[in-house]
Amino acid sequence: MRIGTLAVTSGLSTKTIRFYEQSGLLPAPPRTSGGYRDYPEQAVARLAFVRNAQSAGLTLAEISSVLALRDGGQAPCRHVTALISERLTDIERRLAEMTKTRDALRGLARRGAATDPATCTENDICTILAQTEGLPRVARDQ
Amino acid sequence: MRIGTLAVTSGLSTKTIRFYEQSGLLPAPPRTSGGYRDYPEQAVARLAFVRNAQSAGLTLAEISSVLALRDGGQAPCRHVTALISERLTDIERRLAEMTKTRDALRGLARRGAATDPATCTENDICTILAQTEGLPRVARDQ
DNA sequence: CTAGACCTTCCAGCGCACTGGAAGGTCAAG
DNA sequence: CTTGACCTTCCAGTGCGCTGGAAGGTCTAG
Repeated sequence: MRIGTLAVTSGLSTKTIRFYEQSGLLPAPPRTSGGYRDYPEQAVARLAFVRNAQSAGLTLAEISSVLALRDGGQAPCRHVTALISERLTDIERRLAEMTKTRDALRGLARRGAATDPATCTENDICTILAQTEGLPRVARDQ
Repeated sequence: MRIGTLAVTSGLSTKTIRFYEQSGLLPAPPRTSGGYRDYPEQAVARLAFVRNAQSAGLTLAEISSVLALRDGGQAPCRHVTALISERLTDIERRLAEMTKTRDALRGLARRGAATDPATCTENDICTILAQTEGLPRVARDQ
């Protein structure tokens, strides 16, 4: 199977697949006489596993470490459960922070709706946003 | 006030303050005869505002846009409420995603605790992580 | 006069997971 | 034989919010 086919069946881009190979997530496949990568069926499962592990919040580096154990013939169970509990702790902390931020934002939204622009003076820049003390700096993405 | 003093009173690093100036968040202050930045008291409030707005989940670019309005003499209320409601929508979506991921991770943790390493075969790589279908790719940070 | 605390600019890098683009090679259909 | 889809490598850039470091200038205390 060539890289384009693997890309379509796995739902990843060819760029990403080559990147995963370079990152040690996907073993370098044999090449055709023309130099094209020629993947075994297995590769589809391997990529699916990477995606699953990513959905569980593992970084590519962590996934790499799991795969390295497996490829070395060891069952990575203990390692995996440790990673999972780390992720769990992490996500619970972040959920708590974000919930706080959400509540604060709701307060700000309410305040904004009730604000008369005329009461806004220059020196506090924006009364709506003026006090938001002590909140965690919020995570951003996509 | 020199940059080091401003750094201490605002709780930011001098690097960050210069970076904010370069990003248009903090106006370039006058200089002393020796070429040192000489900040007015106001700068403290301005930086506090930036931090507050950041806690509300606004990006530096968004904060810039609020400050630009204010500096242009307009009350940025309408703009600010729009940004807040965007952030709110965003954070609610992310909370929902992360809650799903957390639940999935809890399931995985339970599964992991109940897994006999011997049942793990090579071709599924790791039975604990094997099915995690349909979860959002989770956001990561600090 | 010197040490050293503080300041200046400029350029570069981090982390993470990709993504874009250039320059060129391969292969099957028409 | 040409077209064009697909592949190769390599290098560089994205976003975001900083952070690090080098090379040098300024100011104050002793």
